[in-house]
Amino acid sequence: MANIKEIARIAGVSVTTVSRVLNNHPYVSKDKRTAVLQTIEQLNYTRNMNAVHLITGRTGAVAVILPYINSFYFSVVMDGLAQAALAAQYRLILCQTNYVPEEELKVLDMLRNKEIDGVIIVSTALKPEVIESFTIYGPVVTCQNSGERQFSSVYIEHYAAFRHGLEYLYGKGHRRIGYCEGRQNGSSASIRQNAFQDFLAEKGLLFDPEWMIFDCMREEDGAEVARRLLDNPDRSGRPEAMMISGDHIAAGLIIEARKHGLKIPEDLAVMGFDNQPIGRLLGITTIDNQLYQMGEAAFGIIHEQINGSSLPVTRKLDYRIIERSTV
Amino acid sequence: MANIKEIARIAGVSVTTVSRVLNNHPYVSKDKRTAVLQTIEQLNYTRNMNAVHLITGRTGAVAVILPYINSFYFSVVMDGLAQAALAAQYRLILCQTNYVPEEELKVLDMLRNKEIDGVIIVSTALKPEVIESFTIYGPVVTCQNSGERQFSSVYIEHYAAFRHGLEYLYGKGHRRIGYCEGRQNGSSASIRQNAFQDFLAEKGLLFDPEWMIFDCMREEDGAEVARRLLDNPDRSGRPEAMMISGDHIAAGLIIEARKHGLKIPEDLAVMGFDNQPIGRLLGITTIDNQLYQMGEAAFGIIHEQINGSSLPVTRKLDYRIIERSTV
DNA sequence: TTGTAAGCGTTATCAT
DNA sequence: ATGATAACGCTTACAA
Repeated sequence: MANIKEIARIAGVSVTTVSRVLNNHPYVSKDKRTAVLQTIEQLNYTRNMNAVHLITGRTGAVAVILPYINSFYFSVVMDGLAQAALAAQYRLILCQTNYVPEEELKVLDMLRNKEIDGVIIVSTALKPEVIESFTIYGPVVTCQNSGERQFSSVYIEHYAAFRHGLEYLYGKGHRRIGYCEGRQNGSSASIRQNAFQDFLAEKGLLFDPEWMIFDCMREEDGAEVARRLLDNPDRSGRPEAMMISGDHIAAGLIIEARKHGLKIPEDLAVMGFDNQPIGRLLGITTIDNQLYQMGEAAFGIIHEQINGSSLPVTRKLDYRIIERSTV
Repeated sequence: MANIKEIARIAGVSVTTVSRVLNNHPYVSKDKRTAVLQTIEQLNYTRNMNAVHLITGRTGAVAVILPYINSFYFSVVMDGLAQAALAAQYRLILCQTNYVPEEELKVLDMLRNKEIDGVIIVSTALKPEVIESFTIYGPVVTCQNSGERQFSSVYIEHYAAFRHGLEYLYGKGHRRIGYCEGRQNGSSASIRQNAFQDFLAEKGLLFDPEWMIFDCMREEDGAEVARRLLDNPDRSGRPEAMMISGDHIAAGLIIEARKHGLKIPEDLAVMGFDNQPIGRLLGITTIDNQLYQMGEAAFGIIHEQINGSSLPVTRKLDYRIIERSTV
């Protein structure tokens, strides 16, 4: 494969001149420029980017850490990231880590290795202090509140958003409230759990551990919850309302509940989370949490940080309740 | 930042020895090895991978071309790819191209540039001959039948699968059959369209262009189709059955149709495609097309090709009809 | 405007 | 078992 030296030789110029042409630098005469371009064309030459990366210390690539791509939440964030990266001519390395800390550390090591210019952490099993310890090697942006830690983040206030949703249910007269969540130990999941428990405590509402259900990942899990709740024939032994993390779970619950003749919201009110298309279809009242914008913003921040500004940035995104017909 | 030379100097050995330790080569005495490892630890050293990439001509990265990640189809394929890549210690560069040919060409150019070791094309706007022209730079695998073209592919037979589904509807006695599709010009979409039209022609069934509906991307589009069909008050002016590409579209159609009092499948039979969780939830009869396996297989092939075997490979995946309750 | 030459940080080759 | 030294292919002072 041809290299810059060969181009220089054949075009009858120096390698510097070829490099200048390659990088659109000024101070190249028209003659030489066309000579170089012609030779490049003739030999079907392209730069070996690894050499460029080595000498410049940059790669134009950013790694994205997330547990699994095949979920509404993460694929929307990824969409936002990808569109922003495309516009900025950056490459995104998708690192699906299944929340395995060793794999996540390998990705952060790529920053030390100079394989990438920055890391975006959408969701992680790593502790903030571990993440912070890698910021000396390059910019890191997380999609969870970094608190006092010295790295950038863009986030939605899950605590406030969730409480807001619960207030909404409360305002509609509901007092016996249940709660569905995905992984119990997800970092935003535990924030939501706190919001839920704090809310019940403050309002003096009944807290029934049976009504707090974890590991709801798929539509079918929501249906399972409906069946479990309906096992109790006594209506007053069931919640009047459910706060559900993930509209697809809410959809599963609603569809199964209706199969059993329950009226939504009369017999059971349902509040979703994430504002997914399926929620719109079923008329689920939900909380929009700007996932696409989160991806866009995260990339925007890392892009700024790569190009100089080294102070950690924190960006808080809005959420809003979308009133439909299930509450 | 420390480099290999400095490690060598401080550990009192040559750079070659350090390199040997780094790469777990034999023929290094225990003493020197520990000396090197200690110095590495002390100076918190890691290799600059760009130098490694330059000299070895490999990067351990593979690019993935797809139009948008935020869809069931692509995120499941991506999941399969990502799990396989993780297991093989490879990096995946996610190139969301929106079907813009220029962007897709840029990705293929990364192969010329030596930035990546291979390209996996899940779906593209590029013509097969264009893709073929890049195979001289490195392995390329597509998720569409490559036909006679000289590059590898792993695919499901959309034509056969779709016809099989249509036969199934026919077998259940349905004669007036409609069809919903995503982008009209997607490569597998046009194969499915051919299957549909060929089937109607061969069976001598009525072909009503009004019953062939494109651009159904989201759940809500399915609902819109239901409303459009119901506009016709004359039952015999409506299809008896719909073949629908994408269970989420089928879900939208079914939910909306039921709202209007239609019984599924009595008043309208619905056959889905993709075997999505929402289809399971709603009991949609559908066709499973092994998307996760497709991703896994695509990575497996590119991995083989990168490590030697240069003959194009073609792998055909099975599909199967999942009988539920909407037909 | 152009060219020479010194890096960038590795691995590979070939001695010893 | 170990080490000099030559690549790898580019950018960038610095000189002219």
